[in-house]
Amino acid sequence: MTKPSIPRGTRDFSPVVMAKRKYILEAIEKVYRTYGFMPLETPAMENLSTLTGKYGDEGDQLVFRILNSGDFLKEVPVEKKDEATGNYKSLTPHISEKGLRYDLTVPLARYVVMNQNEVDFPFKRYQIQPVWRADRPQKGRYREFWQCDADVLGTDSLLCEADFIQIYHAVFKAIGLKDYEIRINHRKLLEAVVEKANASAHFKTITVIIDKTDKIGIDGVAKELAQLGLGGEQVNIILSLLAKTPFSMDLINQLSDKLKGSKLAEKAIHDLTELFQLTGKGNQKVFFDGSLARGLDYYTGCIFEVVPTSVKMGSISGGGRYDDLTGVFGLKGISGIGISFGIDRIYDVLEELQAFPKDNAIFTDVLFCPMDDKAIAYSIPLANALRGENIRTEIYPQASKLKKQLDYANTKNIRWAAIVGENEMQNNSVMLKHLTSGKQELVDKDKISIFID
RNA sequence: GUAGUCAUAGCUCAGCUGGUUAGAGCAUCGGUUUGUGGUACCGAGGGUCGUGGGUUCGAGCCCCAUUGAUUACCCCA
Repeated sequence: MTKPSIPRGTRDFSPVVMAKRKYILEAIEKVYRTYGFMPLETPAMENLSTLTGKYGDEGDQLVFRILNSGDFLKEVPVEKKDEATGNYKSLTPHISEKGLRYDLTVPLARYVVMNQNEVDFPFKRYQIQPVWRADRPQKGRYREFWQCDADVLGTDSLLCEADFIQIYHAVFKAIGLKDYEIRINHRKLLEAVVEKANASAHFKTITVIIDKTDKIGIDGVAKELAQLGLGGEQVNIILSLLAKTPFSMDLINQLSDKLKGSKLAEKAIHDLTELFQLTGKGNQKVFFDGSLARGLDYYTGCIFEVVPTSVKMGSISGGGRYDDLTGVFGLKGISGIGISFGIDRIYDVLEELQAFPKDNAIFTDVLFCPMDDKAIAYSIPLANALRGENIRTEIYPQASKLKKQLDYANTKNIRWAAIVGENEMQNNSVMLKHLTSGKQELVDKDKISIFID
C-alpha cells in the first residue's frame, strides 16, 4: 500500500480553514457584486495555443501541460521519437495540446474575443478560481492557488481606477483589516523617467529592478542599475523617482514640473490628476509610490498594489490598466483595467492579526442527543423545524452514551444540546442544555428556537 | 535551473561521545460514571526510525546515494 500524498505545492483545506477562506472570498465577491461586476468561470484547462506566448519565455515554462489521451505517441514523427532522449522540448508540441490555466486574465481575453458579439461593453466581470503554475513552491507560494480578479473591459474612463480604490477600502473594511496601504503609480511615468535617463532600451529590466526597492533598498537598486551599465547621472534620474509619498495634488504638480516636456509624462499626469479628483480627499491610505512597477509588462497605465502595514508581508492585491489585452487574439482597441486579490496572503495576514471572527469555527448551532432509537425518530421533525428557521441543526446519528454525544458537541464548538429521552418524549419537550454555561432547562418541543441566540 | 536546512507514532517532538525490548505530550478508542460534557485518573491500539547501500562486533545516531518536505535566489501572486 502506498502512503497517500498530494502533489507538491498543493494543499487540502480543512473545514476550519475553509470557513475562514470562505469568509474572505465571500466578502470580496459581495463587494464586487455591489459594483455591478458579473461572475465568469472558465475551464481549468485551455488549449496551449491560447496559453503560450502570453507570459514570456519564463512563463511558458511554468505552464502545466496535459498529456494527450490515448496513443499520444502516434502523432509524433519518427525522427522525433529517435531524438526524444534529452530533447523533450521538441517532442512536447506533439504529445500535449492542452495546459492548465496560468492566470485568469488571458482566459478572460480569450472569452471576450470569442464572444465579442454577445459581450456588452463596458464589460465588468469577476472571476474567483484556482490557477496553476509549475514552479518551485516556497513560503506563500504554491503550484495551485486562487485568484480573485475583477476587470472592466472596453472603457478607458478613470472612473474605473477610482472604483477599484473604493473597492479596496470596502473589502478591507468588510474583513476587518485596518492597517494597509494602497500604492499607485503610472506605467507611462516610469517610461518617461527611463526615457529621460536615456535608458529606454533597458526599460523592462529596469522595472524589474526598481520593483525590488522594498526588498533591497535604494542602495541595492543603485547597485543593480550600475551593473546594468548605466552611468551615475542616469542612475540618479531613476532614483529620484523612487520616493513614496501621500497621494496629493502637490505631489502631482511636483512630478509634472520634474518631467516637463515629456509626452509620456503628460498623459500620466493627466490620468493621476483626474484620478485624484475622482477619489477626492480622505484617502490617507493611498500613496504614490515611484518604485512600484509590477512585473507584468502588459500594464500601460495606472498600476496598483496593496500592502498590509502591521504585518510583514508582500502585496495582498495588485492590478492596473492595460491598453490592448485582447489584441493578441485579434480584437484591437479594447482598453481594460483589473485587480486581483491574493486570498492566501490575506488569510495569513488575518491569521497573524487574529482578525477572524470567533464564531467562524461554529458549523452547528443545535445538536440533538437521542437516548434511544425512538428518540431519534422523535427528533427528526424537531430538527427540521429548526432548520426551517435557519438554525444549523444535526441529530447525533446513534443513541450512544450521553458523554460521547456531549464530547462530540464540545469538539465541534456546538453551543446547544437538545437531550431527548423517555422523560422528554412523555412531556413533549426536550432538555435544552447550553454548553458554554452548563445551564439546562426542560423546553416545549415547539418552542426550542426561542431559546437559541 | 542554483544553494542551504530537515526527515523518528495520525500530529508536535525527545532519543546522551554509536550499545540490550525506540519514548513523551496531543489526538483516537475503551473504562472509572445504565441520561449530563470541557477537568482528573486508569488502560488500549498505533513505528520495517523516508528509501537503498556502506562503515562497525553493534547504526535512529557516522558516510554515500536517492526520494520527499521546507527556505532563499531567479521569477512571480
